[in-house]
Amino acid sequence: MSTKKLPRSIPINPASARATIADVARAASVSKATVSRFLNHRDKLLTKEIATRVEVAIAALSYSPSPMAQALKRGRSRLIGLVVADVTNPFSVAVLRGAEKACQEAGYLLMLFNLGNDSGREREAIEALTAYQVEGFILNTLGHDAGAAADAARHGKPVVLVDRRHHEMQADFVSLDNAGAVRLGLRHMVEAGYRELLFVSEPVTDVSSREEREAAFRGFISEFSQSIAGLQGRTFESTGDGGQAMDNALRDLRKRAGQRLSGVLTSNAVVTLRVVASMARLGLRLGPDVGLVGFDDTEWSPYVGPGLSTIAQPTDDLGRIAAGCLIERLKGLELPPRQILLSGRLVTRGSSQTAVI
Amino acid sequence: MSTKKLPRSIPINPASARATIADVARAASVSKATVSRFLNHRDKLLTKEIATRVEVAIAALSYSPSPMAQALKRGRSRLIGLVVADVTNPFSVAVLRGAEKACQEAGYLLMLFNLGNDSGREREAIEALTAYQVEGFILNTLGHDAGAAADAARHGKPVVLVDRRHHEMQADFVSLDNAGAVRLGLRHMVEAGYRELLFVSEPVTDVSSREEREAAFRGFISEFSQSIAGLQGRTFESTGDGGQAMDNALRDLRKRAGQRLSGVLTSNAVVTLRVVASMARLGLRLGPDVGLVGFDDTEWSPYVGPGLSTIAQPTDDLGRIAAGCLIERLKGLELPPRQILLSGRLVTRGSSQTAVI
DNA sequence: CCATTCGCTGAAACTGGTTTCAGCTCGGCC
DNA sequence: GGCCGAGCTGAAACCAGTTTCAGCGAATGG
Repeated sequence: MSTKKLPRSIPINPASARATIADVARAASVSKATVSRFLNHRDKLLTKEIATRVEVAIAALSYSPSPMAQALKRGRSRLIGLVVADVTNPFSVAVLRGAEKACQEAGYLLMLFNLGNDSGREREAIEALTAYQVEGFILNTLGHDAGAAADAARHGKPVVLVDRRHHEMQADFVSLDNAGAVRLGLRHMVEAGYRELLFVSEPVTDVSSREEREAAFRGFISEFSQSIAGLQGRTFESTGDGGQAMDNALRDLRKRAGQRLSGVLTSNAVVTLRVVASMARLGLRLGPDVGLVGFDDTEWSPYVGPGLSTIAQPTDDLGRIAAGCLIERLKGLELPPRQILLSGRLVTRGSSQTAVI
Repeated sequence: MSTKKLPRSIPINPASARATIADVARAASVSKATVSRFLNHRDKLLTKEIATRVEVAIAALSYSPSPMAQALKRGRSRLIGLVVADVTNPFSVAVLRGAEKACQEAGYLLMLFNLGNDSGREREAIEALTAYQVEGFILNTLGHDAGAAADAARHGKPVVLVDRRHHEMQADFVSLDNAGAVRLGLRHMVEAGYRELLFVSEPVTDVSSREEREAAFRGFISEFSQSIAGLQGRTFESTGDGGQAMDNALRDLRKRAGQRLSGVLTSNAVVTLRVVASMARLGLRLGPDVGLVGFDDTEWSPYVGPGLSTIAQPTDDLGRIAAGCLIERLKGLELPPRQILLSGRLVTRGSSQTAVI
């Protein structure tokens, strides 16, 4: 008793489900094509009378097209993929915030993928995001696997790199002017009287922003070690183990300094806290005993010890501009890859004052 | 010279584009249906011989199905929508982190929508996310617009509320045990000797976690004001303007306290910093002059002043469990709405010590 | 030995849109 | 009046999958 295949022509779908373009077409007694044209071309090609009929139907059914279906046909999804090295890093979050805002304003939605500092998942992230047809990428990744990012570019999707550059790869790059920022910090420390300096960073390997900051540190020291009496500097990589190594590094620093004042420049907020912790363990005072200037001005910087002197990054702008670059590309802008460097701002507080107030 | 409509039967697509199911079917000399069955049912229904042929073809073309197309047909997208009141709030970020992890492990991707503390956009967020066919929601929203969330539920999508409850709405709810946590903090403050207490919170209206904490505070005070000599308490809402109001509140607190010790309990990290800032302006010492215990144990808590005593929330677990609940529902679990409360942990530091060490 | 059932496969319909192409109507022009 | 082109609309193909349904061969049952 097989029921004959019904033409199934008019599947009036229940009010519960979202209205589809077919529903609208039926309601306006036009074809799907016409409705689609109304939505996409609007002005051209449509009789006023039909246009209003469609408009009314759309309003009546409170119809809005399915981005999924659109993505499928057009290949464009109004989605942007954001890959972040580590969401717990305040810098990443700040960038995220700025990017998210800019994207929303431009009608894009963000798909987030967090690497949790696991570089192995970089390729995974990009593949997952590509599968969802994201139109472009904002990458703030570890950079160990430059190939993964290159993949994305090869798929023809625009890519913007934030904070971490992949040298092999031609893509827009948005970042702090690290060299300038380091000079800003160091000049301040020298003026404040610190002479034996230590640059503390997370492991530098392959993370361009760390490399650049370290290089700028070394550059500054070698440039001025002649002209500024007693100026010396070393670097130290902190891994975040128990803190033993950090403690030793600080002790060494003080020993080397002798009569001179010793100061530390840290490469991000995470390391800053490690230094602060270590100083607390060693019973050293921030400022008089060891000066401290750190990258990233956080909301808590003013209240740690005598206040932490910092180099503030325009994180919100970085995120906004990164998203902006990407969106320009998506709109069809053809340009050789750009580098956009924003400058940091020095915020001086007690941790770089030699005298206790 | 109209070219006859070609059958266009075998559009061999260039290697550049991702392989489609049709490509695989052709390569294995089977139909699309068979490939689809291989992917979705695998074991049932397929000859070993054909199965391996398909398997080989898939491997050869490194094919992976388009989630977009799958979503369109199945109505399921393997996407979860996360709406966050404010990404700058460390609590939100921590939850985000936990949720993201759990989702990834279950093969879901997160679509993020940040409200930026703008309650008006709650409905917008849910609509945008619904349009992308997210399968469910994790909401950590302002709650002003409970209707929006209810919308989602009405669409039949499961919803999990984190930290902020919408009373009207039947949904899983994951949160800190606020009442218990407040008691934990207050008991400690009383034991430490503080008697004139102040609860400082962001505006309480409609945010359930704030309401609950405030209620617990009042409850504790009225419960013990008889038995504990001199115990008194008030509440204060901080809006984050210049800080005048905050300063005055602290001055009043000290005045009311007289000979007794005064202490502050803050409802989250943001307010904690406001209190710390205000104390700095007033030249008060954390601990001896005014005791402080605050919700949210952040990485910087140990280093602000003499160290901040805090009530640590298991943020990572909150996020993980929220995502877990959602995923269970998506797998078809039918259950009345659950409430999952996790308890806080008290971390005592200098800010709740009356004596300077 | 034929009928039924079962297991497996492929053609085609369907998801919700966009786009191509063909057709229809009307106007202008010769 | 007939022809041509322009303007507007609809039918159908298409995106990349899933699912239904029908068909086919083999196996089983009577």
